[in-house]
Amino acid sequence: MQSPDSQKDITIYDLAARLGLSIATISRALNGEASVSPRTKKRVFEMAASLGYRMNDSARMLRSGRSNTIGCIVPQLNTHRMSAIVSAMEETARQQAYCLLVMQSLGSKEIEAICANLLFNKRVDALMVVPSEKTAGNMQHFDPFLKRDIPVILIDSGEEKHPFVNISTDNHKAGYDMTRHLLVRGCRQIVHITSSGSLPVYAGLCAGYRQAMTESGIPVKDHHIIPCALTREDGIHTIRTIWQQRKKPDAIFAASDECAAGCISALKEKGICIPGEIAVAGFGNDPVSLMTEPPLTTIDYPGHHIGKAAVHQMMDRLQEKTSSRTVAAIVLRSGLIIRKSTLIC
Amino acid sequence: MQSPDSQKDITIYDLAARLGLSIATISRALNGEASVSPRTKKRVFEMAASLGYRMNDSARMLRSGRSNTIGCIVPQLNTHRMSAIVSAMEETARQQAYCLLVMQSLGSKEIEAICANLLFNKRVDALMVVPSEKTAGNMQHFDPFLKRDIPVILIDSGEEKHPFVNISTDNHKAGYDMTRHLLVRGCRQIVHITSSGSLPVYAGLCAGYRQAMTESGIPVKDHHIIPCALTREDGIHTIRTIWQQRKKPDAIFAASDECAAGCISALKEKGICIPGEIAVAGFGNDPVSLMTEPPLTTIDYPGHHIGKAAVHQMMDRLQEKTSSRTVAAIVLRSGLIIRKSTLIC
DNA sequence: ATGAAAGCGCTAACAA
DNA sequence: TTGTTAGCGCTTTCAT
Repeated sequence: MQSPDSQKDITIYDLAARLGLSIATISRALNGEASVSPRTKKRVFEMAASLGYRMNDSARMLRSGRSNTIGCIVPQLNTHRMSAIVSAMEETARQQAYCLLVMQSLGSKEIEAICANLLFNKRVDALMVVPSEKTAGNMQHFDPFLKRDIPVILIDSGEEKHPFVNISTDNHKAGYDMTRHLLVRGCRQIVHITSSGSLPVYAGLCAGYRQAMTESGIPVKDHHIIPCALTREDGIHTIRTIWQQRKKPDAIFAASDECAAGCISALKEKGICIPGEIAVAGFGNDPVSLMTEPPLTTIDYPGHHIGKAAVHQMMDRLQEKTSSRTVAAIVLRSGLIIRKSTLIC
Repeated sequence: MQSPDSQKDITIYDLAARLGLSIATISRALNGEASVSPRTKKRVFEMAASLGYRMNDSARMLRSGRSNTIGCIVPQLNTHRMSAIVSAMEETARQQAYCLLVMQSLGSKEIEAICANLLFNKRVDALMVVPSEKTAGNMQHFDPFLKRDIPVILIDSGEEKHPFVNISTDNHKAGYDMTRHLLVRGCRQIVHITSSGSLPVYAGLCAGYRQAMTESGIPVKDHHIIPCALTREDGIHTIRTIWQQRKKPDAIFAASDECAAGCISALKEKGICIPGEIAVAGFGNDPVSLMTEPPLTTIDYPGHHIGKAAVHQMMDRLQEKTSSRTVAAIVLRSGLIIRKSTLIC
């Protein structure tokens, strides 16, 4: 079972025996408790180092009930937005000696529930979730966390009724601002490509779009709001479909940069001038938004700040800081990034 | 300390008491052991469900010595290549009921060592590492894993001397093939933009480039190999620098798509025709490679397969499958993706 | 400032 | 097929 040269772990018992102390003192010294004399502490640390002692976290966890581990569930990891969030979470967590258990729900409510179960059993100290498309409103799989008073922090979940902390961006304002930006530049036939799912991010953008249009006295046409999966291919396909119709739009506002980039490709293929004949805007400030020709106007999604804020909020909760328990939501600002694709002269 | 409605956890003792069985039987039933009668199993599972029993993983971990957790250290999470690898790892791991503890070394050897320590103490069953630029050859911080016979799997670490399993792509061949591709299309002054760091991925590409050039009887000029950080900005800057010199290259082979995309931007800014006047190729098959104009020829980095292979190899090792212990390296193929940016007529 | 002792919830011999 | 029992390595009262 074990390879010949693998050795038994050094425990606090070994240290205690070698130093003629009790395991209690060793434990205290190792945890830096003030009640241990400096001399003893020094001896303990030196012996620990020389024997190569390693704390057994599972034992501590079992005893203390805390794991110094945060669970994290996202739909998928390999997108710009998600990896920005998770990257920031990990970095922030590590600085506080916390680890991040990352899982992907792959957009499935069932998998999300399985992940939540697994992470609950692993006794994570907190859970951060970017809900999948399918989760909407359905949060029972987090009940065990609630019951045990384990902080659950939701990212970009529009719901206010549930008892979790919600961290999100002001997507409504972003959608509104972007639409205003296009309107101010003279666009009137503004097509909004949104998600066919029900994620609050997209709902917010869309609501902002609607409000800006309505405020400007321009009726929102149903066929100007196009739901899809927001991929590059969807962008290409959408443009091709639209261009088969009589009336062409003078602006496209897509809820993802990839999709907007696809639009740009398809438009250029048709020889249509951007932004001369049509303005194009995206969402997310994805690296691709810098690569399009012309560069893409977009909305800066502050994924890094979101991840950081989530972990900070969680730490506050775990340390029961001032009224952290009363925080219901944190909303981060996401500004416009104006580039050439909408700079109509 | 606890909120009023938080309850004590249900343990196997509770189940045992309610059912008039011993904790051993409960444990066996819960673990699906064959020695427990179907009737008893059913009763146990029903009672567990009705009381909301949750296995305490830390207790099991402490007792069994296994954590069903894999540690993973990457330089950073928010790049296309890394998130592809980690995403695949997580998905593959979850299917085997394993969790992934993800940490970022941020390219620092010190942080990498800290992460390794933390993960060791957390008693991960295996460790997967994409070494940072600075780690090269210096692997002592993984010694504790070796000593305890915990599988360590390195990704894209060119080193063969250490005792870990190494999973990588055939970068030498990829670099060779790409250079051949350019040569066959008539290019002679081929500039290779590589990493200023010492990562084997880039060393492999560069070596392949050198070999192809030499084989074709074209001496490799030192100033044709340009080291940088491979960002978009580096690409732009490199082109601007090169274009101040007398002799212009007829091809650019950059070791990252972002960098190649930067090159394309800078070249178009100068009114240079791609691929007419100069061919451009990248590496990684990053989403941006589809967004450039013209689309970028690149090398497909099979991040997904790497992550999957890493976990599979690890599972084999943990289950001591056939000769899994004798595997020293797994090399995956990474083919060329030819697009318009090098299609010289 | 230090020690003794009681578990945390589970697994795995060994018994029956 | 089920039960008894002894820990896994640590934290944490309660004594001293």
